[in-house]
Amino acid sequence: MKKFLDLISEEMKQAFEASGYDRELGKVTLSNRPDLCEYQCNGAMAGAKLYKKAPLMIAQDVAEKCKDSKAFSSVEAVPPGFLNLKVKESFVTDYLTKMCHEPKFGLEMPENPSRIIVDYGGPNVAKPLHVGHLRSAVIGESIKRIARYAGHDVIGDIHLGDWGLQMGLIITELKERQPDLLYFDDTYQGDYPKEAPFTISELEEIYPTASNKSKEDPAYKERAMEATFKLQSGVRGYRALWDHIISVSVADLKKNYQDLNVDFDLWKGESDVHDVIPGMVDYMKKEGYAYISDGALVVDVKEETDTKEIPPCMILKSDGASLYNTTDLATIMERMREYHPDRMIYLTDKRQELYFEQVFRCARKTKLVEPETDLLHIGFGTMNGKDGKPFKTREGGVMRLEILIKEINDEMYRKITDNRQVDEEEARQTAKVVALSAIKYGDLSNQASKDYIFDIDKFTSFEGDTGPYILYTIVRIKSILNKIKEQGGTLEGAVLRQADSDAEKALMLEMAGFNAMMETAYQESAPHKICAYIFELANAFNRFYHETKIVAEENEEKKSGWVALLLLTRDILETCIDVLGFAAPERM
RNA sequence: GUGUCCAUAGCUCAGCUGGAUAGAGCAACGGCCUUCUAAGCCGUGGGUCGGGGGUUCGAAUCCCUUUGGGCACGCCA
Repeated sequence: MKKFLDLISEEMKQAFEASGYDRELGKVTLSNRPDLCEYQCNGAMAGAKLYKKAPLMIAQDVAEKCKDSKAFSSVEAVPPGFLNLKVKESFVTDYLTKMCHEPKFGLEMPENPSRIIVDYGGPNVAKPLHVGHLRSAVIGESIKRIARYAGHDVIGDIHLGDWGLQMGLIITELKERQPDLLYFDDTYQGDYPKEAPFTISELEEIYPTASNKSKEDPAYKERAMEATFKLQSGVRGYRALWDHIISVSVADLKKNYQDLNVDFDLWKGESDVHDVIPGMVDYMKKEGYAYISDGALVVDVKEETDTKEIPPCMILKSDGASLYNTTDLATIMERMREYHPDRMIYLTDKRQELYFEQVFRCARKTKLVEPETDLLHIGFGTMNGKDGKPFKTREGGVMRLEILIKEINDEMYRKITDNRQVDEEEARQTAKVVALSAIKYGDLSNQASKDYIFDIDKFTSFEGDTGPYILYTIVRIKSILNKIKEQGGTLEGAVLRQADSDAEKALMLEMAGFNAMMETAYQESAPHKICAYIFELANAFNRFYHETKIVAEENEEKKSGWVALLLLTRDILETCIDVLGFAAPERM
């Protein structure tokens, strides 16, 4: 169904047209003077020059034509030429009633849904998730859900880092510790054990150890590179070990991402494209795209309109080994072959902007993608601590994601059990749900591209513009609805009524803006707009809540109208937080 | 050096395809709980929108310039 603003703009455009002015001047926007009006139209001022006429006169002409409007209860022309608009209560009520009956509150679905691959998460296997992985997961998950809600066919891919030197390092360190393992016996022909010869916690300790050793000991590094090479050339024992590393690590990753309410449709990684790299490289050479420069194989990606020097995209290092670019390009090629997406979205730190520019240009130039395939990099800013510097533990190290989440969960639990009697198990569960909302809302309410301050104190204080405030509002609504049911009332068949207070009308107008907001959030890949919207909506509801005694209302028709209003408010809020990637508890 | 992003209240941030008195939250101060959860609601104070030019009837928003920061600039990812 049409967006609310478009509907009332249409009325205004007709009025402009009827007065002999360009109808496009009739665009209506939200009022920036809520004390004066609900909506406004500035078209008269834009038209003043065009028609060589005082803007106020134009506005007056138009206002005159709005007298019998279906939508407006009042249209005022005020100096210097604003049109101040108020909407009829019945008009909003009708609109909301329609929203209730349409799927997705009447959000218009695309005629031709796009297939979109969202590439986010991007953890390295065998390295525990740390806070640096949080933003990609949280923002990516929301971008994925927004696109899906907007009606597109969306595939989320974690794109594991599972094929580089890091794997060689782990294997080398394992060999140092357990040289007698079957996997290192070149003559062994039989099957390898199903059980991995290490646990996840050992694995997590092995990598940093190996990484440090390789920095200090060139011979060790040499062995690691050799191990990497052997793995990539398919040595059986190494492959079997690699399988173990992957399965142990992936199991752990799945658990961690599940705790974040983040899930991926595809668990692909760099290793998946290993076999297609030689073919791709040959193709690029044969077609004349790639040439040798300083020993490395590169593709030029300069364009005439560039304002800066764009270095060529490197395909192979001078030692012939593949690198990040190689696997990313091969992944693009494979995705086109397997899924044929219309769009690929990458979520990474914004420092990789130039890198993705190169890769995308290269993919386009070498025709790995269709000319119309949309490649988009969404670069997000750094998560800083309170001091404005990259987030660290108190000791100055990188904080593990698990630890961070646990800290916030615990703080939340303290808060919930403070001064009241709560069931231990329920409190733990609620704490987790609320803590997640705090973390995610705290991140998503900022523009993704900007750095932001991750302030544990702020996020655990849970006042004002926070996830818990949103959840609290939802819980309040649920609580009233439960109360009504307890008292033998019914929620079935509730029908919206016209607002009879300003607060109620404001709440209704806020909800009428849902689909415009969601459409913008999709187009701009902007979860923070959803956050801003639900904060406003929650505010509008809390104001209404404060001045309205719903349960005690004796006029049944009135009460039923409010029930309908409550249900719609709850549903919109819960839809929005679901799209953001978190949920509300029943009580808190 | 080149490019790019940023600079708005004490702090953290919105607002940026130009419109009226620049908005929130936190912090400060003052009200509101025998009545649906006070994690709430209402109110007060607080800003030369980094500086300077320009375009415009009108600029936080567009253009130029300047200052101060962040980041990136071929064999890492």
